[in-house]
Amino acid sequence: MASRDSGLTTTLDDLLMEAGRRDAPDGAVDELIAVKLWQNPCWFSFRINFLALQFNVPIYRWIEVEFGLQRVEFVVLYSLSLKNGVTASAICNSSGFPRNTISRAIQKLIDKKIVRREVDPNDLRSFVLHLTDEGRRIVDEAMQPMREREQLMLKGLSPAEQLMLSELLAKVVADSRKWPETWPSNKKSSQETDTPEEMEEV
Amino acid sequence: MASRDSGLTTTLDDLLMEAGRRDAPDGAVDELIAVKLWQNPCWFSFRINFLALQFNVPIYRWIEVEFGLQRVEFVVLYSLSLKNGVTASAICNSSGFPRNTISRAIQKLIDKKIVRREVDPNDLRSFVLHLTDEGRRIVDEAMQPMREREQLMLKGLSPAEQLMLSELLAKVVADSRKWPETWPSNKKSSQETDTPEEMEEV
DNA sequence: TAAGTCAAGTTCCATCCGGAACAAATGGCG
DNA sequence: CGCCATTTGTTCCGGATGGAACTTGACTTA
Repeated sequence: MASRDSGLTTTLDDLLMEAGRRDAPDGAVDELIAVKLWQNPCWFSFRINFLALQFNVPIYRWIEVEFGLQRVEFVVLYSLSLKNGVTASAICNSSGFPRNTISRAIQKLIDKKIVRREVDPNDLRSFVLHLTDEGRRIVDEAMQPMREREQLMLKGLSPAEQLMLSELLAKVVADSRKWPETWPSNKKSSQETDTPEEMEEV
Repeated sequence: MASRDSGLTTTLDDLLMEAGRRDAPDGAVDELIAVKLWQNPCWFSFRINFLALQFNVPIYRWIEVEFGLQRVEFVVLYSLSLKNGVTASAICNSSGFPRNTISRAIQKLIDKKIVRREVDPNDLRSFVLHLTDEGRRIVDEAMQPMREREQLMLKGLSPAEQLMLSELLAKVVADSRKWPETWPSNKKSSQETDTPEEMEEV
């Protein structure tokens, strides 16, 4: 608590929260959005979430109508396009969807002949996944609109600012090993257990 | 297309994509995550989505077990805590959940006596929402862990860097009016229609 | 090699979710 | 005023989602 200053003092938290407010043209954003932007103690999570959805919603809707793939399926596809021959569990870890959801998506993709699956000779429990030509075609075709959407969203920043933003975000992501996945960690209840799991993203 | 350079040239896209790679300590992140971080044409959407989930998953799980509220319900609650007396549709617009999902959440919150609803005398279709004392108590109690989680995630950045990040993100969000919600906008098909809707966030 | 533990994927099932259709109120506009 | 388009919120319903239990294989230890 205690971030709302009573008088004229301005704390770091206030600075962070209200950053960029002066630059905003006019009634640039909706009323409640403005409040969530500039009078929100959790400024970081709001901005991150808001921007994620500004990307996800139109893109995944388009992918759905264009290729008949739902989000999880495309996440698998995209992961494979970045690194061929990964396993389902690796996709879970990097994408954060639960095991069963990824498993279902992979099966659908196999049925659609978009990915191919081979038993990993080193570990008979797991499978190694590969894109088929069709899968590669789809990802290639989807890539351009995705990049365009990103670039549209970043158009308000200069190249130097984009570079700065990229570096800062990468720095935060690279730090992610340090955050515990259960929260809050030091809780009143004596639950020392650790049941991690889950996430989600592109 | 055409961002992968064949020779020694380095494009702006490459710079943006690989930003912060040198700073990464060692095997700081998982293999596939590293690829998605630094060899990903859609670097922005990955980082944004990844960070959003690093915040959302532990926080909303905790809120679920602590208060018995699911994500959408808490989003409504949180919106009201930032601005009292808003309508369901305003919450939709700023949070991006579809109408029916918000509607259900509000009804659950009313049943639980966490929010209160009054007919808007100016518009008999809509309702004005208010937190009850219980609702206020819950938000107050949840705020601290949320802020702590944010601060933990940003701990790797100096205050100056945090301020920079805040400003850059705010700048992008404030620009959001300009992105069309249907994508791609100039498509081969002659669908000039406009059926927007949807989003999602904290 | 047998037992115990852990990891990879799958299946089950109750719940959640969101698109679409709907009812009711409002706001033009001639 | 009467008509039509728009907006607000709710209901319906099929499909998606994820927690938990389960199967199978691998690794450890004795």
